[in-house]
Amino acid sequence: MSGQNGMSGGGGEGAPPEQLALIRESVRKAREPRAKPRTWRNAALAERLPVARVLVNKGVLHLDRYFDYAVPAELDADAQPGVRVRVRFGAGRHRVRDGRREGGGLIDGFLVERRAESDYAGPLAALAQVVSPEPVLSEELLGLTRAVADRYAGSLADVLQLAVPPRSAKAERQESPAPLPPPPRPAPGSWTRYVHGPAFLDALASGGAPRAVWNALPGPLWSDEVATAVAATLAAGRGALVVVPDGRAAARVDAALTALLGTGRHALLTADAGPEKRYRQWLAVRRGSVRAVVGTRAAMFAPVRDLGLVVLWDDGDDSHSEQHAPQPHARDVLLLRASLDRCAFLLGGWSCTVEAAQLVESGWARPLAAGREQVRAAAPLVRTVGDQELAHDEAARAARLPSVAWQTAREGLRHGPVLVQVPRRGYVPRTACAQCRTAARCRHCAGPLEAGPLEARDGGTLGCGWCGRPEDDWHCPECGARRLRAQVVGARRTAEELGRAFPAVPVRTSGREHVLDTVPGTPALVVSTPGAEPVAEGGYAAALLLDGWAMLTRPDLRAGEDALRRWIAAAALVREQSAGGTVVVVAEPTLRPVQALVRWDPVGHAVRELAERAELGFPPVSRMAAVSGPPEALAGFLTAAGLPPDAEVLGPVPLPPAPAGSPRRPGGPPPGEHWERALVRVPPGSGAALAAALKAAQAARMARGGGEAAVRVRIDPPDIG
DNA sequence: AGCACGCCGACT
DNA sequence: GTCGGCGTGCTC
Repeated sequence: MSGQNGMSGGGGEGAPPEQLALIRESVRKAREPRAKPRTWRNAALAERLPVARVLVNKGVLHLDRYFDYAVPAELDADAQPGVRVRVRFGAGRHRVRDGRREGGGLIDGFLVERRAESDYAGPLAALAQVVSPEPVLSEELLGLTRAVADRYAGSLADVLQLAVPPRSAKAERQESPAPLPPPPRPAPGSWTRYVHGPAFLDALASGGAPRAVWNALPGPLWSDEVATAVAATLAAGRGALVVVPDGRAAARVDAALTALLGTGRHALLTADAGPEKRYRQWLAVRRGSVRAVVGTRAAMFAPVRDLGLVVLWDDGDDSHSEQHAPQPHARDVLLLRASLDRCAFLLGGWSCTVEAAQLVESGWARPLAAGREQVRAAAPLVRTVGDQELAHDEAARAARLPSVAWQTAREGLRHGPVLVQVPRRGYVPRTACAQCRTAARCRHCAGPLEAGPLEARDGGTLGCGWCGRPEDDWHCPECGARRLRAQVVGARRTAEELGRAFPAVPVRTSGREHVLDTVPGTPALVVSTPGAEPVAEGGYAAALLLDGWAMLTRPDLRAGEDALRRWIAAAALVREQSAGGTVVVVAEPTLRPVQALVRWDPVGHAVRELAERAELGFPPVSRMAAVSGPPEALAGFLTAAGLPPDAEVLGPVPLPPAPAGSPRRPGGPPPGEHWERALVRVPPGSGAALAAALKAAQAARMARGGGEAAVRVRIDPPDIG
């Protein structure tokens, strides 16, 4: 291709387009017996950079690349990189009508780049329309979404749908306010409680890019500390982004930011604002009039100008996993942002995920934690109630509540509210040793053992949930016992009984449907499911964490980490030990997560889990992908996919059929269809190759035609047993 | 997914 | 010769 198209336009029938058409015709002459319609005929093109590279907004993988279009002169000014456009797209006869070429229907897209020439051999169609001159897709955002799409074997269009909100013309017309000047550098405040806290703030305030995994002390100060880190970044003239799991946490950080910075310097991006308001706030961020953002996971793509800091709070919360394809996790998105934008990174929580521990272990981030004395002083006293105690506890058997819990509640209620944490229904454990409650795992691939449909008790038909191998001679690797258990307890009623036992005390409940934000500091029983615990004014006097074993034997790789995280989230709302704060956890004191709670050492727990995962070949040390679909389609996909040589395929195993009438789970089989799932795992370092191979295989499959049944690919599935 | 192109058999 | 079957491949 020469540069002659760059010279074209203006004169309509000028020579350059004519020549171009001739060149093209000669290239394709074998297949073009008749004269090809010459696209650019009569169309006056932009004089400079007449080619627009466009991403068409279709989530299909085999269209996951750019297409070139000609820029008509009248769209030249508006057709800038980043704007939304509409183009004709679709195969077929390209008719010439009124001198214009028409292909398929109009379709939305983003203009990604203006170029002097195209490397496409055929004639170009013209941009049909610039939807609006607002450049919504910046180079940074394009780079980020591209990286996320690659990482998750998804299409760029899908990720862009998550990253760029739908347009509202009204919101676009409004001017965004002028930005406020950077705030003064904040005082370190309670960051002084952490060994490297003030140093971290110093680095932020001087425009550096420190990366930290922050193990926050229990109590309510975390949101102030997040706000202080944001303020330090703003003081250095850079922007900041905070992602939290839910609206309640967002409101707390928002309040802390308002207290520190006033209004006008930050935006709160949450799901409950209407589309127009959301777009208006998003635009204010993109236009640079607001430099700091706090929000839930959709805010992870917020187009903050000159990003200096990303913060993620409580990365173990599963609401950080995006529900829409390709289901990226906020932690990974913010990791990518920190790397691409070379900005600071703060991953905080009261607990610690294995992934967070890995960031420290690999040297990518540094630990930001308080000294042991600080931790001990801030944490409540934790007591455990194990099986043996329960067995010898008459009261426990009669009232289904251990005496220690009774006493603790009674004593606590004299000084303030008492929190009772009850597992939610649906926490059905799979199998565990009947004696020591170690989770039963496959001896071949270490997947979770599942009992057959009717033999939940005696382990008659045991099989691996990952590789499907049967297990007929199971014995516990820890204690040698041969009996398994899979039991479910109606925990909620226990809490109700507790309420009846203290008739003079008000009972409040907080759960799925009705979540309380705060409760007063007066004596009350507050019954809550994990994640819905209200904050108590002045802190709870005590907390009871019931049915701990049920949380621990969940069929999930994260059961231990998750139980610990939920216990700590509840216990962090309890007063410190010196103020009488006490926590009772009903779980075996010998278990690792229980010990970690007693010692208040979530980081140590995560580090040990990480070592174990590395040994067993589990994520996040290994990278995993789940591939599911009808058996033949799945088998065909796996053989056709050029998986990396070090990839290991586990399974496939049958997926449980979708329960009739229930809402269809994303990734699950359509009702009435039999699906299977295989897991593909690769060692550290091959994750990108795995994603690329799966994406290519998926694209090839789609391009081959719609005849074949759908196969679903999910990188880093959150729910592997 | 659409939709046109192309290479086969039946028809005016 | 020409119309139209659907199998295959492309979409700037």
